[in-house]
Amino acid sequence: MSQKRAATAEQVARLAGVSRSAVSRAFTEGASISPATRAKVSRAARKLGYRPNLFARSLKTRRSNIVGLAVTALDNQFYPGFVQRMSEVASTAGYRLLLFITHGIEGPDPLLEELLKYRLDALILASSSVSSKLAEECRDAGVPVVMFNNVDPDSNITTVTSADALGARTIARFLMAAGHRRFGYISGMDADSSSYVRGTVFTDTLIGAGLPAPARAAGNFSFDGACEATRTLLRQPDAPDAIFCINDQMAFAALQVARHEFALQPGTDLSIVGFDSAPIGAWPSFGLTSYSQPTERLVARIVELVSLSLAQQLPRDVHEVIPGELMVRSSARLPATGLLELADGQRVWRDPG
Amino acid sequence: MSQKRAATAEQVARLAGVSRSAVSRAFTEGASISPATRAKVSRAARKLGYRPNLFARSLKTRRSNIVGLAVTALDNQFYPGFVQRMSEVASTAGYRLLLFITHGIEGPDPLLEELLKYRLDALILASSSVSSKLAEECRDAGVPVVMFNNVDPDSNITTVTSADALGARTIARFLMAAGHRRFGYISGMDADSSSYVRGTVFTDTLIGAGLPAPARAAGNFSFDGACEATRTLLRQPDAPDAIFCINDQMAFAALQVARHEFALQPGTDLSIVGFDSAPIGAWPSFGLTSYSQPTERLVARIVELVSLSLAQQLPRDVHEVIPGELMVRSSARLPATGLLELADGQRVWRDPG
DNA sequence: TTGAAAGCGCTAACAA
DNA sequence: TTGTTAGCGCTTTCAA
Repeated sequence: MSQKRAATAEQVARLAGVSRSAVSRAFTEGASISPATRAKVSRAARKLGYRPNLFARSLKTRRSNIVGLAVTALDNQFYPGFVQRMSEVASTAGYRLLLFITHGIEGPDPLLEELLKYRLDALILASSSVSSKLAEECRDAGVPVVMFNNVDPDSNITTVTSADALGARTIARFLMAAGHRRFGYISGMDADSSSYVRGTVFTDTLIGAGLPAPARAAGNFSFDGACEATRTLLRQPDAPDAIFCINDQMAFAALQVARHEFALQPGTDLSIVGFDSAPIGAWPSFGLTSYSQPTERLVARIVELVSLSLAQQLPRDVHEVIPGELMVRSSARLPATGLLELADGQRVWRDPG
Repeated sequence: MSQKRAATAEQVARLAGVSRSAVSRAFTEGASISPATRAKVSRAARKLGYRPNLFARSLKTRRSNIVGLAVTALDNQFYPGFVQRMSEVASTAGYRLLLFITHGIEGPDPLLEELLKYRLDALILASSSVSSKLAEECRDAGVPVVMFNNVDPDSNITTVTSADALGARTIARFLMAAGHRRFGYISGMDADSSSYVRGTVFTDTLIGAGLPAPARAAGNFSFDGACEATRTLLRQPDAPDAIFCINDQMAFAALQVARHEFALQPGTDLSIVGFDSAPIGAWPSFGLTSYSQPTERLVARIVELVSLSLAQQLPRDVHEVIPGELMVRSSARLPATGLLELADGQRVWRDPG
């Protein structure tokens, strides 16, 4: 029974008493075919349980309707929502997602070597471990590529990024406005462009305001790494009372270490701010103040750019930056001004300066 | 430039001065080809950036090396880890994952209608919104199907499930052993077989021990629904002091409502137990005691069954049940006996009875 | 070990 | 509107 091979257009054609092309047309949107023929074909197809073989079709049409999506670890709380949204939007646009979960470590991932073997319609690279070299190779092989949160100044791959610089600057100003003077930050990995920009701009903004550079500890994007980084920061003689974590995942770690190991109350004794605004940050246990990466807009724009590429209508050198908002919750002290309540009841901070 | 079409075996053959078959053989494991020819082909292939077109290959070999994976929402903390592990194991076994994120609501999902159009090597259905009818249709079309945590007694689809009954019974006994007498539980949706079994067995175990049936509130698998359910439970005149949540996602909700809205300290004032042992349950903010779904074993077994099916070596009526452990953390009171420390330092409870 | 040739299931240009 | 025909890029007998 499981031996049975799927029905082919040929078989349907024979049963319906028409040609193979008629069958093809019956399953093609807007093809010229008479209602009568279509009905005959439909009946035969239903009887045989026929479905067009999309891989065979792609051979001819050069469209697989499959888009590759490469992401790093799904254990970063930001990504599950991103992938889910991507799946929704992509499928609305008629695409399926072929999932590649990369190691997250540097160097060539054997998985990614496989990428080109599938004639994917496009490639969405949301993994910092993917080199722009690989991306260029794909693009030059004719596969449209969009990279997310990964810009390489030496490359002209199409990119969509969150407003890393604006976000980091906003956070620095927010913390200064709340009266903080002793800063620390937990970095990811400098090879990751978003992480690098966030850290650098945060530092520069403080220095630019005449403050000393923040203490830096490397969390390397991992929860455990961030726990250790937080300990390092808080054990210092003149420990910071304001900590910026380059992403929410590490902010969750910092929040908990501060609370449970140092008996510090975030939002009162010290301020912790993240970057992502991952959904669980809104849970009462965290109340994490965080600069948002607006998943919906990001995904919408990424898919839009993919569509444009597919239609050969994308100019070169598109580097889109999507701004977020500083979502104000309870993990950081509040400045006297700049607070705003949005229509949906969420609070944000916008630099009044 | 992005117009360029990918190189074909034909072009490689011409450049290398060999036949198309030689090229094919150069890229086929264990084909009979001389080292000299292979070298010539490799050189030409590298020069042209040639990669075999896997879709074209699949037409002939009837193997796409693509497995479909359908899951419901990724916002349930259990699933990201499951999908990630699945991706790792599948890719080790040479498969890519085509991702289908289903609505989670009943009724035919248009996405799933597409399933059969891709000649997937197999289908892994980890979504309770997928009917076993659809699963049977796929299987009868020759696509091996494995369903996860979704058993339909009227169907003989291959299934892998967590030990829902054993887990629920263990939790009931654990709570009784800790001295609880007033129970409540938060259900998912009865259409979901795992949810139904967990709730029913929990209830039956208590009744079987001569205790009154637990109060039940429907959380419908959503965080907000579980918050509301918890409020309902805790507002009762004789509120339960032991709450079993059918999954961790809802337990996180219960934990936070108890703590922040009712000023109850989980583990002391009341006990909350979940089911999944999702990674963040181990975070200090939660310390959620929970019966584990052992992701690694589950995934390993699922992929194993898929492989057996592919090799036509799978008997009918395989219904595998994979036991977990009751991971003891701080959200529930401890019984006097039955506690065990595992080699990795984690604590579990096993029924001493 | 190699090449020629047939064909996997489909679409699309062309002719009728 | 319909059928015929020629491929899409690959693998795989079959002979050489």
